[in-house]
Amino acid sequence: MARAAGVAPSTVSYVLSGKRSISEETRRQVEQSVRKLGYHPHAGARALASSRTKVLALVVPLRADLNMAVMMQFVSSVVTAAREHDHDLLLLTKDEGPQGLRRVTSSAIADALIVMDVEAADPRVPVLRSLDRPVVLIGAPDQITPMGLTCVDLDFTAAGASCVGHLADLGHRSIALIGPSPAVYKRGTSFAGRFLRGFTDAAKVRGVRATSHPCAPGYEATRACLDELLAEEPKVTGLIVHNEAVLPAVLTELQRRGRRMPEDLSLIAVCPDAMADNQPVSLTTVAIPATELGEMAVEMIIRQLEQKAPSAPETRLLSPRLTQRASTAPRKS
Amino acid sequence: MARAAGVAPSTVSYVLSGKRSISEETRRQVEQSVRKLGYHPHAGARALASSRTKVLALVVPLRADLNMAVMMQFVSSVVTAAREHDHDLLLLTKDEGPQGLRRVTSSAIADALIVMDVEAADPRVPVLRSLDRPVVLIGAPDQITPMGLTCVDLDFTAAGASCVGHLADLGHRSIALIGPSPAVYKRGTSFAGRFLRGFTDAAKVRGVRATSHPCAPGYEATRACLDELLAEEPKVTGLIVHNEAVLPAVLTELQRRGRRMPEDLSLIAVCPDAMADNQPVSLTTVAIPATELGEMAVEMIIRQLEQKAPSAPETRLLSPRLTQRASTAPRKS
DNA sequence: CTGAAAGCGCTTACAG
DNA sequence: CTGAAAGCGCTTACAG
Repeated sequence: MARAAGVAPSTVSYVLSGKRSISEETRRQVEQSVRKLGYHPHAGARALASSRTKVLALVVPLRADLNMAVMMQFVSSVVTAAREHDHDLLLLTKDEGPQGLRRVTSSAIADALIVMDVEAADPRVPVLRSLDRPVVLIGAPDQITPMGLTCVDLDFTAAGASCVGHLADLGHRSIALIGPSPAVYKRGTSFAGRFLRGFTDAAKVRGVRATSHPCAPGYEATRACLDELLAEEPKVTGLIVHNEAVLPAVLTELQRRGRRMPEDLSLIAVCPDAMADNQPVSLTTVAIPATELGEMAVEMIIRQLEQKAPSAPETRLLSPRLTQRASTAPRKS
Repeated sequence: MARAAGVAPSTVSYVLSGKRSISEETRRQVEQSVRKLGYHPHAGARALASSRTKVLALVVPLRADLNMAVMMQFVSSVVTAAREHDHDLLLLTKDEGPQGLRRVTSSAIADALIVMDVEAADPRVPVLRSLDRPVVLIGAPDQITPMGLTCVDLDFTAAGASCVGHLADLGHRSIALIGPSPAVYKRGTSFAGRFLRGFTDAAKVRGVRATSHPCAPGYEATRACLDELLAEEPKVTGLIVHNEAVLPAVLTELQRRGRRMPEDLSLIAVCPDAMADNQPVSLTTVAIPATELGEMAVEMIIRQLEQKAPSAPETRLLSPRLTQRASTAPRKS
């Protein structure tokens, strides 16, 4: 390559990296040869010499109880954002555990880590903290920031409160939450707990009756959950569904039971907006901003990589956005 | 590392790779130091010296008209299988196009490529063929094998035929297919066309009436599609849904219109079996074996990497598996 | 059974 | 503004 352009290898390197000024002429010379030969520097050699791989690692959970479609939205937006910043994306699974994280960083496969689905008491947290590479969590575990990790997430507490606020404003006095699978709460996946807390606290403040119903995946579980919920007195007139996997089943069952939306029941779905499109009714939603979160995570990581000094850990919580559509209405008194 | 174990660097390398015999004693010595120091060889250095990265690249489509949940199943199984074979997975998107493939291979970021969603006249095909690295396609484009690429896929032609066969055996004489979005056919994504061909040909052979209804995503499109389909004469009594995204909407709409399953209408869903679980009725399915396909792709790639001589391209088509459940029954005469 | 040495293809101080 | 040289951390013939 260097000889094709009639310059020294170092010059090629400098042209490509822009790390020092180059005369118009040699730059053109080099760029032309690069194009002609379809030259791409050897990634391993570059990594070895520069200690930079230009690879980001994303650790995803592969859990049946988390929604695959939502996961894929995160993955999509992270890989797209990474490429926009001239980085590649390595995919890791949660199954690799703490040692997987060590492997990837200590063998210099990736420069930084984006980690999803961190649980309370997650054994990966201490490792992540000791890694000495930029780390951003998507999803904020309770109490992580003081422990020194950077997170981005939807403000699920505010999201829970905002749902309650909307329903209360519409006059609903008895509301219910269909939440994620019990297994999700049990693992201490904090988004579930935070949403629930926001929901509960806001209900107390607004003086409305509020019950919570975690729901396992599968149609049977959904039906059972609705049985329980609809039997309550006073009658539930406001429903929040914070569980993408069972949302279609909930809608189908409500219809089968003759509960009309919004006449008999107002419903808010907490899910990516794209998902609301496939539903029979235009749903009032609190959006899960998967795409923005993925982009933000990448941008924060890239910024950390650009500055040599490790930046102070921060937590960025996106404010929830509630969009009213046809599935919520004032309570019929 | 080498000094910690009191041996030469080359010895460490040989212990780790197993490429030559080592005395019990030095092996133990080395292994112990490896554990103690948490040593992992530098991936870039290894790649540079050995021309092997131990990284597989997976190229996924990020298209709204392909089902995200199904995509994620493929991704999951590929990454899991790759790790089982001691390889990492780099994720690329279709958006990167032909030059993305060149970039990844010519900069030696990955050893081999697994590519999804290859279309008719896909500009990536000639590039893929010229790449001189193992390539496996998930999803067999028509006419690709003679062009020299290895593929794995479900035998969609047989799948279409098998659906028709099942319904015809049950006595249905007028059947319909709700297929993927028109955009999918237009792109020449071959699974859609192959399924349709199997469906059409088998219907001809069995002498049943058969119509095809591509369906765009979204509830409105689904409703329109059903309007058209249910207006047909003679009345459709057998329905095949080969479109995961609209399946829940189809079921909801059928119920809303008072069409009972299987009394009024027998329905077969073509989708991953996991997806059938979340539906109100236990559905007769032809499974899309995403997990198996991903595993097979990885195994074929790994095998190609192990043998130095490039192996002859082959196409492996999995036979469809139809599982009868509660949504299909003999036609009420 | 093991080691010394060359070399993989870059980047980056060091010189000029 | 540019080049020669060292060095990144491995692997793999080459010797013994």
